Amino acid sequence: MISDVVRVRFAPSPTGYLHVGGLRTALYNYLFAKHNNGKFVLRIEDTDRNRYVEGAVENLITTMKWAGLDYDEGPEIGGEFGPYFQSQRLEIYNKYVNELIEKGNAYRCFCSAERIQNLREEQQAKKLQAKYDKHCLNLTKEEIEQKMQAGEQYVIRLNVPVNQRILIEDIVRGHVEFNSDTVDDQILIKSDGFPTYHLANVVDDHLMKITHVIRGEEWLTSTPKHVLLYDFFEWERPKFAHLPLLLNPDKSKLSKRQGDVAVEDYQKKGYLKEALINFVALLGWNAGDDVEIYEMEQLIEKFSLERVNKAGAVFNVEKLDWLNFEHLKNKPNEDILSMLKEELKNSKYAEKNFSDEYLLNVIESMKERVSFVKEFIEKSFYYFESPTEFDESVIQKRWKEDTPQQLTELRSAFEKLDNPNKEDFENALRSTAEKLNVGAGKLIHPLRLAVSGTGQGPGLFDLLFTLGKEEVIRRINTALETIKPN
RNA sequence: GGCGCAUUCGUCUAGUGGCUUAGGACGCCGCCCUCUCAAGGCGGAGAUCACGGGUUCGAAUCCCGUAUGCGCUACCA
Repeated sequence: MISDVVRVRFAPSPTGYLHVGGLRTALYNYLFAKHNNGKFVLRIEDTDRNRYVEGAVENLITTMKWAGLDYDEGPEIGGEFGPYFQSQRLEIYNKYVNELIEKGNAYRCFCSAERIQNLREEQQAKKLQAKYDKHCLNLTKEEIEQKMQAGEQYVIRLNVPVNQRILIEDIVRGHVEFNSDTVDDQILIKSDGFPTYHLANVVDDHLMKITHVIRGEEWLTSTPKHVLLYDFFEWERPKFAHLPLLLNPDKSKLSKRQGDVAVEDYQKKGYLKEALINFVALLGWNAGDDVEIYEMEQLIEKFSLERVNKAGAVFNVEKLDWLNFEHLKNKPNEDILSMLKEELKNSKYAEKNFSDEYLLNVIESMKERVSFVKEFIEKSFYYFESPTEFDESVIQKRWKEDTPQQLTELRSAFEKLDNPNKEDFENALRSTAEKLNVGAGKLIHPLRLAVSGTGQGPGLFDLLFTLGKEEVIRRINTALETIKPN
């Protein structure tokens, strides 16, 4: 046993932002750890100095925190298996790779980039698999010694055995078999002294006592290299689970070209973390029942790797929108209030002041009509400013010849009200309708148009109550002056 | 090209040999409710389970092949 508790890791390379595919991988790791009372480790795979991006790690951490994926060990918080940045673990990789060299499982390669390039072209011309020809494996100790003395640059390669079956047991895919002849003598240590992913991830996973390697399917074909390394070191292999890829609508691997891929893009668009997590959880996994709406706790309770799908999943934004609507609806109005206030601050109504009570009424009346917090402002702008235009098609349909006169009558009825509540408005309207001998609809629709400028929205009496008597009368007057009957 | 993985409604999926005239969800359409729009309720269209062979009394489910898609094939991760 590697460890008596489940230990998993999310090991991104800091290339700038957290990809939604990465979010899903991180989530599955997190869920698996939490479900099994295990530990979730964050490890930064920053061994490629050419791809270093300023601020990427901070950004990654911020995004993970936003999503609620708290890790037990990793950058900022540390842990007993640190450091958690691979760039700070160089001596460790060195020590282990030397062990491999001594055992003959790895060797120094002094080949020039040109020779490798030519080799590859030759192989491609013959339609052969492109792989290193073990040329430097034939170097004698003395030759190696001499080249090193001369300061020649070299890399360290994995000495892959010839014609050997490599069997891998994957939790989501079952048995997968490779022949070692299809595996290249992978570079373990680059000429700059940094390890490649393959060496670093194996050494670290072992040292950090990782029990389950849960990662994207793009790693499946390099797993033989990793497995070989575990065997050479005589280390127990962790269990592997390779997750299906997230796809564009055209089924290619999810990419920037065809939409947003950064978690922060969705965050900026106003998606709730609950919705994004819920959505991404269901992309490649389901509990076997018909439940679609999940909170994090329920995901933790129900998640298992055995129920992860094999095939890639298209990232379909329509369903995400629906989930956002559902999760927004499930939120207490008080929570939405603070989000709405934030949204208002960044809107053209930033200068205006609205009481919490007023906004809470807005929220209650619009909750079932919006999918995003910003839509409270966009869809029911009339709560934040008087309408200046009136929907032409609604005028056509609802504003009749006798409407002005009827609304005038209604206005007088409203004027008599004292601090009216919802019911008072309704009673006043209905009795006016009766008095005028018309159906209530004859007043309701034009009145909605008059106070909101549109033909849709919350129940009229909720609207009137929230707006208040004075404002309602003001708006009726404006409408009466502006709208010409047709 | 080589190697690997995958393939059920447009999309996410249920299904692990008989319970399936293949179930649910999103989206779409219709009806009901109704002061509008939503929400909600009800219903509909939508999958010859990629294709072809087997195995079996019986296959979406097991096996083989083909096709297609995707991934990997870097001194990237």
